[in-house]
Amino acid sequence: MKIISASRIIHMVNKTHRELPAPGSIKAHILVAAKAEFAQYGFEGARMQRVADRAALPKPNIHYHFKSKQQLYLAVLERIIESWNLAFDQVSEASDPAEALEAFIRQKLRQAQQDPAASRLFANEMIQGAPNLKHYLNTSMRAWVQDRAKVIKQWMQAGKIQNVDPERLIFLIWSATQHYADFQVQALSLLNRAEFDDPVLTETADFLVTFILRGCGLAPDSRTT
Amino acid sequence: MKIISASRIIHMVNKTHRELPAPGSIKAHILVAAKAEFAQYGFEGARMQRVADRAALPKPNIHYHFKSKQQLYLAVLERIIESWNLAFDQVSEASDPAEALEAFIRQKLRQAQQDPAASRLFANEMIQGAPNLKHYLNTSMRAWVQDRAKVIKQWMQAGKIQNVDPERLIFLIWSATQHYADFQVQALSLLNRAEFDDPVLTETADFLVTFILRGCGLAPDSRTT
DNA sequence: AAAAACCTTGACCGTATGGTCAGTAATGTC
DNA sequence: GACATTACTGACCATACGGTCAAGGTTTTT
Repeated sequence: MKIISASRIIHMVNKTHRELPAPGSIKAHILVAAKAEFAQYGFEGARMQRVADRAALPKPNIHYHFKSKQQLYLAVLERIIESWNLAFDQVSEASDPAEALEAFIRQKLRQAQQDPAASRLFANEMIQGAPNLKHYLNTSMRAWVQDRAKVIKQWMQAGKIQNVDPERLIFLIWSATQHYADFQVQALSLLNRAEFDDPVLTETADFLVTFILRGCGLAPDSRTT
Repeated sequence: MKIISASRIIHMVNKTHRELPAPGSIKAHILVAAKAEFAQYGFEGARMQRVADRAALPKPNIHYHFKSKQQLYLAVLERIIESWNLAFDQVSEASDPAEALEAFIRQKLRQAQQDPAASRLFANEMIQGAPNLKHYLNTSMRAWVQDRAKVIKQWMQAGKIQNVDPERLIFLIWSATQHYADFQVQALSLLNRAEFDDPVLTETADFLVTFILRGCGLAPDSRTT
């Protein structure tokens, strides 16, 4: 894997005629590089020099925009959580369980495919015991899960789906989808595929939707009627 | 979390009367410390000094038994794979699908509870793209999975279980169980529990068994008859 | 066009890192 | 008990690390 990938935009910057890099775009550019580095090596294993190389910038440049490794890491983390929060869908008791669950699974899997680095960085943070996300876990994340859990419980009471522990169901969907990002090499080896492309995504999503819906007592047939 | 945990055995060693630490037991002791360190920080993030502290030994001692960080890491990895291979159960077409799957799920979950460090170290290795396990993934692991997949396919042909992609089913079981080790903080926060103790293990195992068996078209009721 | 603000950079700093080494102690073997 | 072997350790080394700085550009504001 090539780490140093010359960023044309950035290199042209030096040639007096800047491609007007919208305010903050260099910061965004650094954050992308940092996300990849932190995702692969974790906080302690990440190297500021490698972040700089990935961004095709001199190292002090990174420190100009983010005063420390820690602050850079937190900025990356915050950005990920933010983007995940945006994707939090609205589900209510009135929603069709099968449709809602299917949408949730497909969305999570697409996230795993499109930004595996984000998923891996989060995984690293969890593995270390969430030193920087304890608060998030115990507030926003918990609240969100409890909200969905409440809806799932209502579905159960209405007899729309089988009795299942809602929190564990959500956790299972997370694990089953995120694993395709975090353990991508393993998945690809096991499925004998070269990359996590759209066909693999579709097949995987179809499998997961069918399997999990059936686990919830929602036979796929009953959905087409 | 305390990193330095004085090992009584090791400290007594200096007091002329060695507790005859069976040949290789110091190596084993170091490997345990190293496993925890590598699991938490990954290879690049791990520090030899911290391994030494965890083992309550001077750093050069570690280098005496393992000539480099890389070699120590490989020794730990090898040990984990070995222990996982030992746990590879025997399943045949004649086995009862429900029983076999249940045993598999419970065993994997117990592993996650009893040695989360092993699971996390493996996760770190996967996240980095398995630089040291590519070969293992493409040989033993793949062979093992294909073996089980074959049995599952036979079950399907015999109408014993629903049609499901066997490889993806195995991957899902791995993800659903391993996640309780790797994302333990998240799971505990979400379930509002303090630790991953036996009650949590049992509840989780019961949930997973029921859910996954139902996903395979094996209603839990049909098993008691 | 001058001033202010912002951005970029090569050279550098103190410290932490993986690893070494010479010397010492304990143990095994005859 | 002598001697080789194995095990341990304080002090040390070269390098890599996160981070700084002064000097010089570039852009924006007035």
